[in-house]
Amino acid sequence: MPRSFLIKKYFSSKKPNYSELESQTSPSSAGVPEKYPLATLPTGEDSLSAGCSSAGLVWDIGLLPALYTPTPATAPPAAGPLDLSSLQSCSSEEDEGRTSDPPSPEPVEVYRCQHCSKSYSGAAALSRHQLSRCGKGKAVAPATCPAFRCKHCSKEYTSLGALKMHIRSHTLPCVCPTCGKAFSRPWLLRGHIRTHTGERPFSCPHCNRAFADRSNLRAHLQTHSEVKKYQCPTCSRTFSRMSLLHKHTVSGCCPST
DNA sequence: CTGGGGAGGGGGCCC
DNA sequence: GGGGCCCCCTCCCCA
Repeated sequence: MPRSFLIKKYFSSKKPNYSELESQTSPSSAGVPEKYPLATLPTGEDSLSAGCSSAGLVWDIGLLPALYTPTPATAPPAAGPLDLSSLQSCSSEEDEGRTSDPPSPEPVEVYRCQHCSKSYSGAAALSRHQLSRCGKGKAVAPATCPAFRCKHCSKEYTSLGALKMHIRSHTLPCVCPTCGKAFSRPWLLRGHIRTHTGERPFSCPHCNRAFADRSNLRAHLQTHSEVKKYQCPTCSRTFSRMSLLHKHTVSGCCPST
């Protein structure tokens, strides 16, 4: 859905690279996430790549195990991180924040640095402390020492900003005036509203089909590509989506994987 | 069963 | 520091 409504964005300084949507057939430019290293498929299947630059970019299902590594439902309660849950006296998560009001700052009462035990009355103060002083002096790597833990799900973050962003997924402060559905971010709501208005700003240059969400258009564009992005290493079949490839393997084509 | 669309979520970057 | 926006991912449902 619409993570991308603001069409005006097209003209913003931030280059959207929408041309890549079309050239998605050349995923090399498609911004493939690093965690999915492009398969250096020994495409002896050059037939696959015939006339399509994407062949070499077809993803290797051999990566799937890593990609589908189940994440623990609940992060192990690390000893170090400050557990804000014990510090916050908010309302229950059920009804909390279910308003259309802009997200309010987390009602945190006390912030304590896990590294030096200094206490701060404000999150910003703690954040500044950790960024400027504590982390520096003690060579504490933020990545290895998450300091902010979500009170709702025990997820941990190294920055307050990230935690706040995450918490919004629990509080869902953005509510649809039409149906009352709540969302964590304004743009998610805007995209949802499109489902009510039927607005579809993203159209496919190949078939003129329109989508309300750029991500969905991107996925759709894959269907126009002969060689899809995700390839089964066993049967060389390609799929437009990772999920399809996964289904394919799970269903037994490639039992070895 | 497969392919594809709809919808929603998370993290990161930029302003 | 916060908000806006983008990209990528995933789940669900339907043909």
